[in-house]
Amino acid sequence: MAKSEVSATGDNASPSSSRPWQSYHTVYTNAKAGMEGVDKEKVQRIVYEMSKGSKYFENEERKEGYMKQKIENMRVQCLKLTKPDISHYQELAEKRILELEATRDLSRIWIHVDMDAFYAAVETLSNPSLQGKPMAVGTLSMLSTANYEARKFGVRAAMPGFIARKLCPELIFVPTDFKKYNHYSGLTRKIFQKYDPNFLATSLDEAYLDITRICKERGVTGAELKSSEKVFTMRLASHVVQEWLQIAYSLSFRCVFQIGGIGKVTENILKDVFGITTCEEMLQKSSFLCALFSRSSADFFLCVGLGLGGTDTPETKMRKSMSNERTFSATGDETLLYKKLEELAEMLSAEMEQEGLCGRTLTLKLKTASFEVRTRALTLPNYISSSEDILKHASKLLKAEFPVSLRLMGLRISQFMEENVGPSDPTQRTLSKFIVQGDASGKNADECLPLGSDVSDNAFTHDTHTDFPTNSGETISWDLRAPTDNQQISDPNDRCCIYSEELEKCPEPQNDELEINVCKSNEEGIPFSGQLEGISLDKPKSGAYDKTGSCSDHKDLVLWLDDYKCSLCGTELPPSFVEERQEHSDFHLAERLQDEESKDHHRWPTLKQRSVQNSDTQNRGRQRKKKKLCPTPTKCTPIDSFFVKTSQNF
DNA sequence: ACCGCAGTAAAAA
DNA sequence: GTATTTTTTTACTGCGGT
Repeated sequence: MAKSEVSATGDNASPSSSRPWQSYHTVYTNAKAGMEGVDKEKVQRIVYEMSKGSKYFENEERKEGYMKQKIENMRVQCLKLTKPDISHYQELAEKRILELEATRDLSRIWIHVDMDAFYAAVETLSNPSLQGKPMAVGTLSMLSTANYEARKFGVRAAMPGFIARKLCPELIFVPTDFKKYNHYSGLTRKIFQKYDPNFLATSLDEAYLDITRICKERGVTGAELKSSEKVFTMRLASHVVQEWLQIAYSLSFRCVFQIGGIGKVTENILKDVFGITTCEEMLQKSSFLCALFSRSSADFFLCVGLGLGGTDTPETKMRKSMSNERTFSATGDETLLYKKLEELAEMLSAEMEQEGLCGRTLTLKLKTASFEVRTRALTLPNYISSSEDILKHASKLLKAEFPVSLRLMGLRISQFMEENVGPSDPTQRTLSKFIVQGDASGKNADECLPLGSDVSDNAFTHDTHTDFPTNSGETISWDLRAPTDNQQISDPNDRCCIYSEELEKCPEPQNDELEINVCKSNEEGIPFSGQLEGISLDKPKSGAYDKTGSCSDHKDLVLWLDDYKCSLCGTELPPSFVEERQEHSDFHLAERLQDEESKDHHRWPTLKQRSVQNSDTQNRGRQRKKKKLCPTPTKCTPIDSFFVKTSQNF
C-alpha cells in the first residue's frame, strides 16, 4: 500500500509537497452553488487539517489507493489494445451510437425542479431570525445543507459540522426536522401536480415534470422555453431537460455541471485513463470506452456524450429494499452490539409492517472502527417481517463476525414478496395461496398482503437529503397560500402529499402563485444529470392567510398546547406556521364533519378513497390491486395517524 | 451458459 | 475536547449448482 502511495500519485499531487492538502479530495471540497468567491485553497487546507490523522482520513487514503490501482490497471488494459482491436471497437461504438441516437425523443418537454438549500430555506421560514445568518442544517457530524450565507465560508452539504464550524465559527446549527420538510415538500408537489399529475419526485426538493401537454395548451414550444430568458408564463420552471443540444458538449463534467451517475471515482477514471473531461470527448474516445467497459456502462457514457437519457416516462417503481443503520461510538462489546441489533430489527420490522412488506433476503451491514464497510447477507426460503425473525437471522450473521470493533450496524431487507409474480419462482407463494393460507410466520394475515404498496410505492422516497451542487439558480418568489377550501394534511411519511381533491371539489386552486424563471440556455443539462437550477423559498407574505381567513370560524377547534402541539392529535407545529396551523385546524374540522356524516355508514370509504386517490396520484396508469376492504375494527386507523410516521426517534 | 446468491463499490440526495 | 450520516439503487464479480 505504501508503495502505491508513492508511485501512483499523479503529477498534480505529490503528498510530500509543501501543500499536502491539495491531494485530499472529498465530495464536500467541491464548489457548490453560491460558493463562487470562496477561497478554495483555504477550505481545502482546513478540511485537510481537521481530517488528517483520523481513522476516517486513513480510510479515505486507503480508498484513494484502490482507486489509483484501478486506474493503473485500466491504463495497462488500454495500452494492450492493438490497432485491429481499436478499429473493431470503433466500429462497434459507431454502430451503438447510431442505435442510441435513434432513441432520441424530442417530442416531450421536461423540466427539472430543484430547490435551493431546501431544508435551510424551510428552517428560515419557520424561524425568520435565521435570515441573513450563516446557518446549516445537520449535526456536528454531518450537514444536510447550508444556506448561502454559510456557503460563502465554504460550508456545504455533506460536510461534517465540526469542520464547518472551523470554517465559519459563527455558523448556526439547526437539527433536521423532516416533518417540516415533508410538509413543505408536499406543498410544492401539490403545485407540480397541476402541471404534471404524474410528475416524478426524486427527493423532497427535486422533481421531474413532463410539461409537454401544458406547453401545447399554452402554445409554447420547447425551443422557446429553452431560449427564453424572461419569466415564463407557466409560473413554474427550472429546467428544460429534453432539448439540450450542443451546448453541453464543451462543458466539463465536474466544474460546469455535473452528470448524474458520474461521481468522484468515475470522474477520475475518465480523466486519468482516457483523458476525458467533456461530453464531446466521450464520443471521441468511444472506442476505448466500449473496449474497457461493459455494455451497460459504455451505453451510459455514450448517452452522456450524445446528450440522451431519461426519455422514458418515469414509472413509479416498486421499492426493492428497506434498510436502517446507525452510527455509534465504536465498540467491540458483544452484548452492546446485540442490543443495538435488536433495536435495528425492531425498527425495521415496524417499518416493514407499516408498508405491509415481507422479505426473504436479510443483509447485515457493518462498519468497523477503521471505517471498513462489510455486508453479510442471507436468503431465506420463506418471507419474514417480524422483529423476532429478523433478529434471529441477523444475530446469526453478526455472531460470525466476532471479535470485531464496530462503529455502525445496519439491517436491510430485500426480495420482497411481489403481488404479481408468476409461478415461475418455486419459492414464491402466490397471493391467492397466501390469502387462503394466511401467513405462518407473520403475526397477522394482513402483514404480508401487498396492500401497503398502495400507500408506500416510493414515488416519493423516504429520504435523507444533501443537496449537491447546483448552478446558481434564479430566485423565484412564491406565495404558498393554502387554498382555504382544500385540505392539506401534513404528511411526515412522505408518501401521500396530494389528495386535496377527494373530499372537496376544488379542481384548480388559483391562488398559489409560483413565479418562474426559465434558466438560461447555457445551463442546460441532460435528463439524467443532477440538479441544474434552484428555486428558493421565500417567506410567504404574512397575512396572506390571516385571522380573517375563511376558516376563522373554526379556529378554536384546535388548541396549541405549549403553543406548539395540537391538542387533538399531538402534531407539532411552531407558532410561525400560521397557514399550516390553519390547515391543520381545517383538517380536524373536516375530520369531524366526516365523522358525523359517516355515523350511518362506516369510516372506511374515506380511507379507501384516500388510498385510491393516493395511488392515482402517484402511479402512472398502473393497475393496482385494490386494498382489501374488510379490516378488523382495530385496523381502522384514524386518518391522520395513518399517515404519520412515528419512528423518528433514535 | 445461465441462475441465484453473496459481497463490494459507486452514486445520489 | 470530541467528531465524517442515512437510505436506496445499480452494477459487477465470483462462486457453486444445474
